[in-house]
Amino acid sequence: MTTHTSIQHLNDDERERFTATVELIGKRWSAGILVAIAKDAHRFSEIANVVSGLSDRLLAQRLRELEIAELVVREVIPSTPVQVRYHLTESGADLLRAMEPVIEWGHRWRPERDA
Amino acid sequence: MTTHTSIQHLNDDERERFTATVELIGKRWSAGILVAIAKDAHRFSEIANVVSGLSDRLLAQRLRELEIAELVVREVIPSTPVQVRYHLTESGADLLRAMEPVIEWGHRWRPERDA
DNA sequence: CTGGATCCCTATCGATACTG
DNA sequence: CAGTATCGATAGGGATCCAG
Repeated sequence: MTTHTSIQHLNDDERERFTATVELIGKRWSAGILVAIAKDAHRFSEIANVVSGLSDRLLAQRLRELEIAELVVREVIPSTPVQVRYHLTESGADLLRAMEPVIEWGHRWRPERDA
Repeated sequence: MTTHTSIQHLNDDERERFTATVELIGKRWSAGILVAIAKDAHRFSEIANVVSGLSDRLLAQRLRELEIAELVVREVIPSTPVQVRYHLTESGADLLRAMEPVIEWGHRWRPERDA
């Protein structure tokens, strides 16, 4: 079993899983939704408010995809009315952590402006 | 000027640039193309051969997008016949380096099989 | 509040054929 | 070799309305 960490040495299988991961969270809104949840937006409407431009339909769809990918868990709280909360899974939180160098990359190469 | 590295502390502007980056390389084939170039496939046809399933049309389109994003440079060598070679820019290579933790994430959470 | 169902439009895709 | 042009099919997207 040989696993590689550097891009240059990826074998075909690793490359495919790498691109699959990137393409999953690269889908429109996915990354924004994950970041929103990480920033403590756990309710459906909270996420919708944080990620501007995102429609209810797409939010529901993306949440389902992220749940299937086991990056997010959906928790139903049987209160009245029923509450639904979304959380990052361990792997979801870990993926965001793994993406942090990309943020630094953005600071290095896409400085533009700073709010 | 306050820049943040952790996902939780991203401000709106940083979050948008982060998602824009992720969505760019998350477009279908983009990551695969970048990896192929990193792995020494510099000719158009070489890249097409390495990334299986990718059509000429999409390859040309993605290369243009990646060039516009300054992740890739197109070099035209005036030989006969003309040669065209694609290379990663500094920022492109740096972005791939920044993505390496995502590969490790794949090993941790998407082990499946190893070729 | 949290979505599902529909409608309709546009973007994107893959295949094929063609060119300097 | 390195693309471009065109086309028909499909997927993705926004808006709106509706429901538990």
